[in-house]
Amino acid sequence: MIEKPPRAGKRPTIADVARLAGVAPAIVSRALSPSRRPVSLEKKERVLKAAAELGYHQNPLARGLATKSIDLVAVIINHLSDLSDLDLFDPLLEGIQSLGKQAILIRVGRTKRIDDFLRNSLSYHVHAALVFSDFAGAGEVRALFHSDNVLMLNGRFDAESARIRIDEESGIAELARHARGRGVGTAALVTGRASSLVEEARVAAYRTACNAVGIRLVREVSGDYSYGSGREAAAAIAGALPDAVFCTSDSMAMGVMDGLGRDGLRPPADYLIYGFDAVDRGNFAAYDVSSVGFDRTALVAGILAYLKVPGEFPATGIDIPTRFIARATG
Amino acid sequence: MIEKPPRAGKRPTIADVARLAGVAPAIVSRALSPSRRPVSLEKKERVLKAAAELGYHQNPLARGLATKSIDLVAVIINHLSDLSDLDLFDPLLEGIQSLGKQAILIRVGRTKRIDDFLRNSLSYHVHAALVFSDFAGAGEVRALFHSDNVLMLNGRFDAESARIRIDEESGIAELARHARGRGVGTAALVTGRASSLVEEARVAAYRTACNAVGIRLVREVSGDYSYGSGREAAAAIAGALPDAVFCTSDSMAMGVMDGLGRDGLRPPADYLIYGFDAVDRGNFAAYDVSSVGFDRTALVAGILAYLKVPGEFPATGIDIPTRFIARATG
DNA sequence: CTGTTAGCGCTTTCAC
DNA sequence: GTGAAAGCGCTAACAG
Repeated sequence: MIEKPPRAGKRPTIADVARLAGVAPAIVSRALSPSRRPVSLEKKERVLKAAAELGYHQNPLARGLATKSIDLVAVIINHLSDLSDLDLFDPLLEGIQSLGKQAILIRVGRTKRIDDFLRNSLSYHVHAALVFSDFAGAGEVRALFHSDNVLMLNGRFDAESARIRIDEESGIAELARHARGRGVGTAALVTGRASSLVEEARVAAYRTACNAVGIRLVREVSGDYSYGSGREAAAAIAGALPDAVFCTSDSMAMGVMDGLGRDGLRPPADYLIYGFDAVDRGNFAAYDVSSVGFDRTALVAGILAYLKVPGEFPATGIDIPTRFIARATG
Repeated sequence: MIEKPPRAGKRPTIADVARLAGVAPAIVSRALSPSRRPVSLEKKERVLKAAAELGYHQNPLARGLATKSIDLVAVIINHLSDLSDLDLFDPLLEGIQSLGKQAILIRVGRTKRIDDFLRNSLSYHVHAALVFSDFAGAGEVRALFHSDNVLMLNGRFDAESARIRIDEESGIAELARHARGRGVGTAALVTGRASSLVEEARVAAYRTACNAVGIRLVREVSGDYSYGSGREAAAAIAGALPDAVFCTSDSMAMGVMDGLGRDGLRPPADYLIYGFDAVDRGNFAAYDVSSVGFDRTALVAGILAYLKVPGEFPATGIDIPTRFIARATG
């Protein structure tokens, strides 16, 4: 890296490159632009050579100010634990970076007055926002980000918003059929945060699916997706254990298993248990819980396609199907 | 929110506020600056009122261009799984946001030519970089970020760099003493990525500590921190099981437990096992593995103190001690 | 295709 | 304490 900026201590600017290449600054701008803009091949080469010689690098702040856009993608989550689905978020992050953009992580958690927080910050100017958090609806988010490039992944979309929806019903129906096939007649349902739209729909899907195959939901216990709340749920269920326990997260299913395990009850001998999410078994092989999941690769591909050309995204959004994954517990 | 920008469709600028308040743009800039700058109280109030009326919000790009700085903190990790320590990263992220800054997540993973990647991006202009990844040394990172505000958390610091060091030796020594106290004479060590400086030091600490208390390390098996590699390690160890197994991560310890469990071997009856990290037991209560950990709160506090006033950070860095946490397995 | 000219919105001299 | 003016580095519009 042999770079000697013309002015000591300062990074070379487009003007420096122009001077060295013997062209106008605008030509440099065009020559270096990723999109094809009218520049003669000869000058373009001179510019490229001069830029390399000077070690020129574009100043994204200046470009952003001029173009009113910036290669930043806001990833909006409730809580860092939302990222724990590594099979989804790690490739997503890598994909965002490979698009030449960067991810700015916004954790809305218990932050009050998110609007004030955002409006003075860079996030207000992001290229696009990926909304995993359900803190706000599509309209609010668009206003919050001063951008129409908002991809709703939280179920809270409106007619104008781009969206990817995980079709949980398909997988849940499959799960119910499977359970029924194994002779399940009664079941308990352990649910997550009631305030979430996604959870609401998920619970409704369980009810519908059970109904459809003739499984009686004899008990509903509310948790918060966590392992701990699963253990508590186990205590509530243990007295009158149904044929199966359905949990709206894998973590809760593991908690229930450990909770019931203390009474000597083990699946699949004593009851069947089903989780939801189908987390990678790497760290949880000891549980090996049957679950419902979706194709992470498809979701990441959809998101990246959106980021590449938001305008060409299907107006009706994209649906990613889920499917039942049979493991040891049910 | 009753805001009517003077020019339709455009956000109000500092000039708009100045006009409405009847002062010069420069006055508005000063009045709105967080640092105390000379403005008469009367005008300051007029400006504040006008800004509120217009719903004015500063454009961070323009400010960044003028001041050559930006309220962005780069968090540099190898892989998203580095964030799985939620007790550390969730408060950290929240703290960064509460400082009015935002976190830009840079995953260096297998990205080649990180320098090119960074130099044209906003991250080049961040306020500070928190380096958890060990992809580069302090000097390289400073060059990469065009900033001296680099906080090394990966052990790869130099004389000039700010750093926080997790003192793993203290906890590991305590662990060894504890094991010895429980009659451990021989042990196997299951290690992580050999390429990491932190891991290298960790392994050395185990060797030293065992030596000091008279535990003989009869076997070393290398893994990659993952649960899966723990299971593989179990296979290698099972033939001649020592009194104890030390693992340089909790995940590997769990893998070893499950692996040996298949042969009917269970801690603490058949052997003792110790992990490292002391991850929150929430999702892993079934294992309840003894481990070594540190005070996450102290680390976050240290990092935030750095971000607040990088200049006042202790020149010698900060040390966070670790300690042994006894649980069921050892 | 090319170069000149205006900005983008803010901060910062520097005279007053 | 105040305001005019000069940038920060880049892109877009407009003549050539």
